[in-house]
Amino acid sequence: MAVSSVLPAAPDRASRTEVAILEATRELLSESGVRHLTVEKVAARSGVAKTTIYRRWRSKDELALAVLIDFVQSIVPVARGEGARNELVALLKGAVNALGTTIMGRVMQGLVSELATNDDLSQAFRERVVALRVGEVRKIVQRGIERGELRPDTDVDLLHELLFGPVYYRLFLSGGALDRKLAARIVDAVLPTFTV
Amino acid sequence: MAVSSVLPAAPDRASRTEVAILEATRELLSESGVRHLTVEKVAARSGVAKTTIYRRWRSKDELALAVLIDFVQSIVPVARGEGARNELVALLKGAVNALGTTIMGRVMQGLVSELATNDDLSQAFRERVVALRVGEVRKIVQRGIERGELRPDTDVDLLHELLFGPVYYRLFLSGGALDRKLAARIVDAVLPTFTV
DNA sequence: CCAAAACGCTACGTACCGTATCGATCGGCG
DNA sequence: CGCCGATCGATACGGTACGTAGCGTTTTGG
Repeated sequence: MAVSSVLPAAPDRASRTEVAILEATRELLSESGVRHLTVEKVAARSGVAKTTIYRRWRSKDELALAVLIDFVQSIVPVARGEGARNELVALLKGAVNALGTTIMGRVMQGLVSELATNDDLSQAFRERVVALRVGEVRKIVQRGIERGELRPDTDVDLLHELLFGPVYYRLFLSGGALDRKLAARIVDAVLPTFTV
Repeated sequence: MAVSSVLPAAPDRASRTEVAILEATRELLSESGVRHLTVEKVAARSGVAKTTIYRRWRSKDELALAVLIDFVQSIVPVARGEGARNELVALLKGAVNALGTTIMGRVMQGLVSELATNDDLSQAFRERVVALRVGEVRKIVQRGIERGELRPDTDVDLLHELLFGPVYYRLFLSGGALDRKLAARIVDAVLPTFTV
């Protein structure tokens, strides 16, 4: 039988350890943020010795970075839809949903302060999250321009900030809900400026 | 001579103590951010006993928030200008400038994670910072509607999020510069949707 | 089966937290 | 002027978490 190719193979100890540490870190981050994250709690939660964690990551900042990278892997590309408006709504809806209904929102809340003082962390976030989303917006805009929907001089970077900024503003500061209507409302408020 | 009405009167001990603490906190915040702020460093820098600090603020987060609120209150008032567009640009420019050129940006970066998990802190921030700015936007919008510039059904809360969201997005995540042109670019990108 | 690698466990020294205690200092008030 | 309450400085303390070191134990792979 091809079981070993269908089910994940029994992981070796090193892999099990790493998975357990990252999983415990995710849980603790979503519960109380990076501020209250401690290596000793991660050790207790994961059933791993504290020293084992320090053998893999030099500090809890690098551990948080690993969790962030893990999240990025699960970010899905955007489906091609009927019109730039709907495509942008779908893209933004994905972000709103991820931040509002998964622990990614809590993790982001916990990590954001670290991004300010940790250059490695902020660089990784910009390269693997921000750049990714700017790229998606760029693809959508390009198609919108070709279809004659959007203005050829559309500023992709600015549009990206106008779309995602309010989402994170709610998550971090204003405390507003990340509900299903938010994405469409933001897109419909911003897009007319860039429409032909 | 009217010296006592020109120069500040000699403050009593309580006032001197509080000023020294807040000043030392400001200095330390601007040097290394909230992340590396410790009560014991504030005590050493200000020449005040650690216990004296704890008699006034229950934690270093409340201390940092006190400094933040101090800044916000000296920034918010908006001049009445010629047209909603210019008034909004002025308002947003004030925020951009404060976040970009003073320690307020650093303080915000350090506090934002705590805002997610500390209810007292987030409530205080929403009441004393967010609500203040929403109110300013509301005043401007009201005048804009009366002058026939803006649509009567303008969503003030949404407009506020669309304006300030991208600013904080740069500060927290994208790492973009908080330059002088940013405020006008955001306003000009968002406002057409709400213009008659 | 046996070395090498990875891990668990315990024990440090350091830093900072937040609190308690007590003597010293300041400030208003008779 | 002198007193008394309020405030402050100094010190000590228990507690948490950091990051490192030493050593015995388990797992892995040749």
